[in-house]
Amino acid sequence: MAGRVITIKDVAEMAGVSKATVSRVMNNSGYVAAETRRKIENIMETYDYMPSTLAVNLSKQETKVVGVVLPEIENTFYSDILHGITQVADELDLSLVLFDTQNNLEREKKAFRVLQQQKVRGIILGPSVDYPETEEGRELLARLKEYSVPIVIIDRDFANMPWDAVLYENYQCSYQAALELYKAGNRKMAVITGDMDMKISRDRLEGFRKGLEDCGLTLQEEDIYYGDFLIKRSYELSMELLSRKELPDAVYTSNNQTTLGFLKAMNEKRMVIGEDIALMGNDRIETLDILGIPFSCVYRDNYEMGRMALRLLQERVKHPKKARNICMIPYQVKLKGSEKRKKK
Amino acid sequence: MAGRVITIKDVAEMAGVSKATVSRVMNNSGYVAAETRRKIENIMETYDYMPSTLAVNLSKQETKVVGVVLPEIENTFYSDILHGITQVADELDLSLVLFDTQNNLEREKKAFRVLQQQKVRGIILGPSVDYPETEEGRELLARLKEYSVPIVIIDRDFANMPWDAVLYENYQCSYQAALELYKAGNRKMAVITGDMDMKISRDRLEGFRKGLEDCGLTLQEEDIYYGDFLIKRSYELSMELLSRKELPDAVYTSNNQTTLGFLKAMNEKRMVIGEDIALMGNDRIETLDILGIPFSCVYRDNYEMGRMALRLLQERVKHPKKARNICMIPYQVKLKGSEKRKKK
DNA sequence: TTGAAAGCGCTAACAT
DNA sequence: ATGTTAGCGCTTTCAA
Repeated sequence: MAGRVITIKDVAEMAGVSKATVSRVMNNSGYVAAETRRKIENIMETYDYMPSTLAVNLSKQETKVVGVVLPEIENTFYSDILHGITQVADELDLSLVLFDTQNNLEREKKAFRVLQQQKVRGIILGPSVDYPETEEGRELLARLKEYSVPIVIIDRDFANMPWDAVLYENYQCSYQAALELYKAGNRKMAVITGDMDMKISRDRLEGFRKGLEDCGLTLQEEDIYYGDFLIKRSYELSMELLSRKELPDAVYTSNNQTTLGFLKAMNEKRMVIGEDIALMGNDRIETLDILGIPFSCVYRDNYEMGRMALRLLQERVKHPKKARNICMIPYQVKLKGSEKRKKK
Repeated sequence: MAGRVITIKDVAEMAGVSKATVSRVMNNSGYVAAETRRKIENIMETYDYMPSTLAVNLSKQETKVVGVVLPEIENTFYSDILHGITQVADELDLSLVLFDTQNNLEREKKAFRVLQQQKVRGIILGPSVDYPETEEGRELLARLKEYSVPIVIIDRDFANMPWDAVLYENYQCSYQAALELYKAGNRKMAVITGDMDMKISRDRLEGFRKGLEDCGLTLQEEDIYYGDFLIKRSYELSMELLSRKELPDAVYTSNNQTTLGFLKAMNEKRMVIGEDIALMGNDRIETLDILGIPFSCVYRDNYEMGRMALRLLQERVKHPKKARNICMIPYQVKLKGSEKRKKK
């Protein structure tokens, strides 16, 4: 590390060989006499020689870099995914270039531009929006499709999504959520949804609705609170919901943020989960488990989602022509206090 | 994006000029006739030309990349910091290469090696260990000191730390924590510490001890539970603590993980914060606020820590010779339910 | 105002 | 088994 940086040329000169030979020992390519190899390796060792990634990249016209584009890393859902990605990246000796788009399409575009210029191996993308929903989104989608770099989509599926992906059975798990609430004795249910501009939100709502129907119930329009996956909006809606004369037996929240928004309202109303009302959420919230709060949920292993995403990408890089891979992460159910409320 | 990738050479030929001229219009360097410029810009636009970052980097012998090396991004403390970093990176048009070392020195070394080969602008580092504490750590520290790339340390200060840094007044805030607990009527205090191999842990313990002393109290050795900043160990220690015949009035936990470990034990023991025992922690835990759990803490703004770190780095890049910058993030105090317990 | 040419540090095809 | 040479796509003197 000390002193000037040594280049391949320096090593070659010191060893009295050509750059090509040095290159050969570095890459284990072609023939090199055992003795020559040892001499060169010695010199590299002594001077702590490190080949310039910049030069290697340009020369090979490829990098060992994967782009990671996520919509909100401060959300534990995504930071757990990112954690999974970093672990596999370490195993595969890949570097990660990270972009946090904050659900902003412009920033997502910028991320793609930068990554494209860098010749990354591939991109793991948690889309900021449901592309087919807006003109701008469709435009970006069209460009991305032309783009030859492998892409793996995380979590946010959308209509006619063309890439490999790691997804979650939103419809089925919501269906299951409805069944579980019913089995626990609840009859009147309400939902706080995510952004209806996203397929995953619609899937969750429809799955839940269908679940209720198959239990002989009907989800009333006035029991649907249309949110946006964010805590603030969910809190507002929950305050409304909790102000009704007639409370529902149970509430189904669409992700960790909507759940937290609901809990915030519950706290403000001095109401207690599992007593005044039952709660079933999407996503686990570790802190609630730790506190022993009676909170039921359907969820998946986010860390594993991240790991899987990078594995799929790797797979795609190796076999560009293979059929498309959609990995459905299994959902799990955790039940706690979802029985029909005891107080009236 | 479609079709083949266009290079500077192609643009030059199409415009009937030399590569140098094209380069000039891209970089706004040197003179270019207005008309020539327009023609070239037109062509770039039409063919969606994007200069290859790989080539630019090699040619300029520099990148627009910052390395981010963090010990545990799945911890909200670090993901909030990372969030701050990503925002400033976007503002400054820098790319981030992320490494999650999982508190593993070997992985930290590997991260440095990779970053060094990439000629990054600088590195933001949350050290995995307290370097001066181990032989290996001292070795790495020595190498890093020779290393000419700017480094900014986040959070984990250590003895004779030589770089710019964004830190936190561990001693003072712990001192304050002790005072607040005392003011709230508590007299018998216990502490669950972090890893004593880290200066920040020692500072927190000593600050707390001094705070108590200045209140005329003495922190007994049997009231100190030596943990490691992780939830698991804290939980075990807390179970021990809560099994004592004589409970302390209040407990001071050293970070968000130790706090959670303590809460887990409380839950298991069916004890209630603020009733059976008062709790004062380091770091906020948003979920607890939302739930209205009476949890006091001293904390800082992690997002701002991240922003500040990248700003310091930028500053250093611009002024390599300037005096060292240590930014002390102010701590804040949130009080809730830290009064001496009501039950006996 | 523009072009020619060397160079950034490495790889890889082709010779020897 | 090793060297020569021509790139990779850009920047940057130096000339013109």
